[in-house]
Amino acid sequence: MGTRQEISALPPEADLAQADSLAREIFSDVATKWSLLIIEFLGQRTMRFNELRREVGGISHKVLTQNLRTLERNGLVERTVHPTVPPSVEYTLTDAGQALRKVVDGMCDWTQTYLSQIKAARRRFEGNA
Amino acid sequence: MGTRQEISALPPEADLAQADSLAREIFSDVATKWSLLIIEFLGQRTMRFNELRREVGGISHKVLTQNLRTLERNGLVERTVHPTVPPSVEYTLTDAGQALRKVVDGMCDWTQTYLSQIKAARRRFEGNA
DNA sequence: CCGTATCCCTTCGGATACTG
DNA sequence: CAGTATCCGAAGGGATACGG
Repeated sequence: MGTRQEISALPPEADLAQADSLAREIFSDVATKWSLLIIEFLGQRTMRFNELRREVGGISHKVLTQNLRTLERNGLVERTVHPTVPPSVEYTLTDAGQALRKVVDGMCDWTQTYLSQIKAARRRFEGNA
Repeated sequence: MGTRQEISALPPEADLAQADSLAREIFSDVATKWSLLIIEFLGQRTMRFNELRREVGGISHKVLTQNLRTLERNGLVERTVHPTVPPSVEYTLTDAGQALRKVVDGMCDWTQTYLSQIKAARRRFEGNA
């Protein structure tokens, strides 16, 4: 109260500042190679753990678990345990996850579209190195 | 000529297989926290090294350099050296980089849109932990 | 089948100092 | 100002073993 810092007047820079901080954190969780690949594959259909592991390919048991937990924590992936024996666990994208998948699809499209340009750029880069 | 491998006939599964391998590699280079943030900021305008470093925030000199080299190698970023003294180096997005920026913009939008849902999901997750 | 924990090696990334 | 090199601690990630 003492030092009034015209909080209400200004455009929501403070909000953006803290939102930005959180957004960065989310970015860190989500904008990684494995997370985005998982999103992409799970977007196609619900899968079980090892099924997903095979689809993604090249990911270890441990790392897949870690990534799935992070995605679950952020509400992008839902985990359903069927109490059968042996147990069966299904992973599926939430609405938020599906929305993100749209973005990732765009990234996949981008990769295909610019593939040849990228290959050319790499050759050029090696040449100058 | 000897072994004709009906290249034109089949749906490009073989192509996709090798394209996929390369696409994964590109994904690894590009789909990281820092690379995407750099793309996003450079998309706004051309910047000099330290300028970009301040904008991105929280990135070390070394890591920024490494990321810029990778982006340059893949033809997403162009590096222009002005032979002044002291030297001045400008970084700008190429067409491919700008195209990718569109995707990253989508990701930023996604973050804003689902921010509250994500926060809620986190609280729920902590609660169950 | 799914998940966690441990071990251990590799890579990442920050700090610093030096060159052009 | 921009970039490279070095050092060194921290985090990442694979392999394996075991519990639910």
